[in-house]
Amino acid sequence: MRKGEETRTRILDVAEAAVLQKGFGGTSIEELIAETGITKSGFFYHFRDKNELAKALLNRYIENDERIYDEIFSRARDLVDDPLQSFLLGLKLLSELLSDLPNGHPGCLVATVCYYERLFDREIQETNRNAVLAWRRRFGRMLRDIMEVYPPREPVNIDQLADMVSSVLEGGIVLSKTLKEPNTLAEQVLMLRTFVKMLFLPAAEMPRA
Amino acid sequence: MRKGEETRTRILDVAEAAVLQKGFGGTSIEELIAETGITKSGFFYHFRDKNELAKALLNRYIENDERIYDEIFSRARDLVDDPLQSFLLGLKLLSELLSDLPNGHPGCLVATVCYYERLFDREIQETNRNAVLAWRRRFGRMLRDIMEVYPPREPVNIDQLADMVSSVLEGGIVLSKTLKEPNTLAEQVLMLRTFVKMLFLPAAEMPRA
DNA sequence: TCCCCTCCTGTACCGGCGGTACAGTTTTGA
DNA sequence: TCAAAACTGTACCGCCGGTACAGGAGGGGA
Repeated sequence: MRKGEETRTRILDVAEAAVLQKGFGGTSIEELIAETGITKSGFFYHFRDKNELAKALLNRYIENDERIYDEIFSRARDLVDDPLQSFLLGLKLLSELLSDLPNGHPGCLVATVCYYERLFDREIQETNRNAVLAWRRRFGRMLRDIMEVYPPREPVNIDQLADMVSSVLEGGIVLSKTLKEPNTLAEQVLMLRTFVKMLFLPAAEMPRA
Repeated sequence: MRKGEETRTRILDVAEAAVLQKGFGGTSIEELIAETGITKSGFFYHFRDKNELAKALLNRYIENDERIYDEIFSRARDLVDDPLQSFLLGLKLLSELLSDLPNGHPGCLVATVCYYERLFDREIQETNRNAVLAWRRRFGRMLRDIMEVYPPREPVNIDQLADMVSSVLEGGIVLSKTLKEPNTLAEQVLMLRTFVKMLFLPAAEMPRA
């Protein structure tokens, strides 16, 4: 009962790394069982088929992703009271976390699934959609708190601004991976931070350099 | 000789649509030949293997992409002289072009290849890398022209700012596709436009509302 | 102690797919 | 008209996803 979970986790670990490098179609079950040291029957004992594996993989990825954001932004809230300063600190912490990844960001499963839509069932696509909507709600909540204190310099739609955070993260990952420049992603997050800062911080409180 | 090119193009058209929906691994050669009405031998007459197909697909996609940016931003330069206003107009035109796509953006092959890195040879990865670097140079050139006239409100690295354009486009595509909200991508481009505008336009020339 | 449930292994098999080989046929442009 | 270009047809290989099913190790509870 404990043992089963452990094997399952090991399969998911190996599968996640492989899928992020080669996509779902490029990852064979045979290579997964070779690397985990399990038999084919063993694999199918844990996952009915590849779709089931994808589902488990995506759910685990999203949960972990949410946990990381929870930690970062709740830590930022603990350190400073002001909603704007707290959000800016959160982005700073996020960028530091990303630039500390030894081999750069491995890739986002949400993006992988997005580029594989037709291969999976509706449930997976719905899960993926909800993950992005959760990001929108999360960042939207924080931005609305900021808006109550700081009037934006330009009129902006909060949901669209919240989506901008997700966009820059997803796009930054693609750029970082493609360029093989691990730091690009962290830099993009800091650039977004500059945007948010400029949008909400009154000119008087904004020193040059 | 003319006929050959035509068939080749038809294969590439079908393949591009399929790959953007299901990824390379999820697209079978058999389905491509079924849809183009060609035989398997016919297919392999045009492309030695799947890697060769991917190479042709990516090169064609990048060329087309560059052509579109050339058109949009040269048209923007024709319409207004000021480098900042011209760039802002270009982003507006781009966002309009994107929101006019009937079924939303079909996806970016550069991102697809990026999430498939280990499946292709070095040449394809290098092509992909160069495509992103070309974007950086393109937007960087325009931003440098702006910088010569308008001092930025905040100190920013031009290459990183140029990358921000690519990030928002790539990320916006992922969001748009995942959410099945075709308009999200165009909105993200406009949000980026707001950022650029705020960064370079002097406060005096920036009316509220 | 026995038994049952979880967690696997082993073996055999199927059909689809990427890819090869190669001979033959039609189409087309100079 | 003739050669090259652009295919078709057929046969075959090995890998992979997936199915089916029998059986076994090991631990925990009655």
